[in-house]
Amino acid sequence: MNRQIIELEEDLKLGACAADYSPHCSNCRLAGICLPFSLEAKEVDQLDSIIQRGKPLQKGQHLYRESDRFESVFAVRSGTLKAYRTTDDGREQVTGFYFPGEILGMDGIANNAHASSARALETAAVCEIPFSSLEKLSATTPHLQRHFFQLMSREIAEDQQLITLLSKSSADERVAALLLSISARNARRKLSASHFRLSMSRVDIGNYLGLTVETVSRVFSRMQKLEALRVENKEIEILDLDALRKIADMH
Amino acid sequence: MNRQIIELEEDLKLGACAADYSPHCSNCRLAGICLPFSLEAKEVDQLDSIIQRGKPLQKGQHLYRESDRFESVFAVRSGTLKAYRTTDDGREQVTGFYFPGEILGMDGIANNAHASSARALETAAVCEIPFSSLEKLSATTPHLQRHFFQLMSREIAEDQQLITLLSKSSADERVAALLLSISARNARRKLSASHFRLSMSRVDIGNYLGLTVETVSRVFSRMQKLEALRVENKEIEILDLDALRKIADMH
DNA sequence: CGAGGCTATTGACGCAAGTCAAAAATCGCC
DNA sequence: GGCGATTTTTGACTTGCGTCAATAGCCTCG
Repeated sequence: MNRQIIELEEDLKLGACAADYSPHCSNCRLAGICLPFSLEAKEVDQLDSIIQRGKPLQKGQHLYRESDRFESVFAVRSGTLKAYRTTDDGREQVTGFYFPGEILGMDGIANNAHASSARALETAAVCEIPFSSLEKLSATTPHLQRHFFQLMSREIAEDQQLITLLSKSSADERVAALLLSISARNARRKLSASHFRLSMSRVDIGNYLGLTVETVSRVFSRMQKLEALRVENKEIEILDLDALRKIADMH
Repeated sequence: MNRQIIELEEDLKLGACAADYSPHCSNCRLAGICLPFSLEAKEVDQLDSIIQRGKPLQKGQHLYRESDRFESVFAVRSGTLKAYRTTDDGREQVTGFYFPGEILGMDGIANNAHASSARALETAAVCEIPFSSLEKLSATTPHLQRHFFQLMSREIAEDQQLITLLSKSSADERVAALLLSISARNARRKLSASHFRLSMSRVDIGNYLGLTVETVSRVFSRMQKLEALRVENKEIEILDLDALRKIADMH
């Protein structure tokens, strides 16, 4: 059962953090894709020294809320978070999902207040990086400054991709694109690219992609009928990657 | 005629740049909203010294193209530019419009290659800011580093707003939101918030908002019938700001 | 100033996705 | 392990926007 694979991953995570609430960047298995990326050992230690590690977030718990005072950005250590904004009329808009090794909270820098809220989709651990320390350290660590500029730039580029997706694509294209994105991000973490568990609900997926739950559900059914996908609850198996890619950028 | 107002603005711009191809930040009327914002006089001079000013772009001319090597970000001095991406199947997606005082090109930092193309919608002048110099200067000028972080963060937050718009809103809401955005940005530059000339075509507007030209045109007609707007070709007059606001965040 | 080519507007029609509704599956909790 | 709440699926119907098509206005260049 693939459930075993999943639980193995959880174990790994827990092994790395539950057992030790103050791990270090230098022995974090995510160092290669997270903030320390491209820093030298000494620099990693300096970065490490400004990072704060709190206790894990429970499912549903908020990491920060819209218009909270902005003080830190966060790196996901385990679990998944979603970022969302609340529109004036009270509806939600999911603006992103964040997986281990990814940084969130950067949209708060502009106004010293978070522009979105972030909540855990499952038990999650994060590293808190106080922004004022990060700024100071960046000024003396060119690699870090550059990397952080790059991270922000990537966030911009990714948002633009989502804009394109929302602006142009059919329901099938949108869902396919999201699945491919999750698959690629799993691969980056050396996890299965074809077999994974969706930590977010269909509602969240629909919300993120600008679709209703019903439509998301229908798309999954359709893709299963095409034998491109196997969906079993939250477990997803990509059966035909090429078919999915074709759907994703089919006009 | 409002045409006079517009031409007066053009004159001002041309007066400031055509006459002198190497103006300085310190006497640029956009300094208050552009990169020099919040820098001290000495710092402004340092920034000034790394900025390159080329000759104006003609309408339709590219500032950079997708996948061009990334070397600089750009500040708009006069005119308007649009940024857009080309999807795999060759279609365009406009990702933003840039007005005087605004910075573009930051999406290229992540991969050392521009993630979008930028072209002038009318004759435009830009300041080129070589990124490597900006990085170096940032490291020694905390104000500048911070401000640039903030600019990137704002870009992220704005993209997220567009995502929400595309994901949730009706055609009328989208168009109203764009008009309000342009109006607000004009106000920031001390220009009329209620009376302006659209430098982009209906096609570009539709593309940006994820709508067809026909729909944009119909929305304009509808808003005119409601007496919220007066549209005469590219000239726009906002007759009823409140009505427009109501449309913009009406569900 | 008039011909040709864009750009914009308007109308008629179809379809993809939304809405409403109800059943089925799953989750969470005692 | 079973009951209620939540999530997901499926179906029938509606609708806003896209598509196609035709006309009108505007811009430019000889």
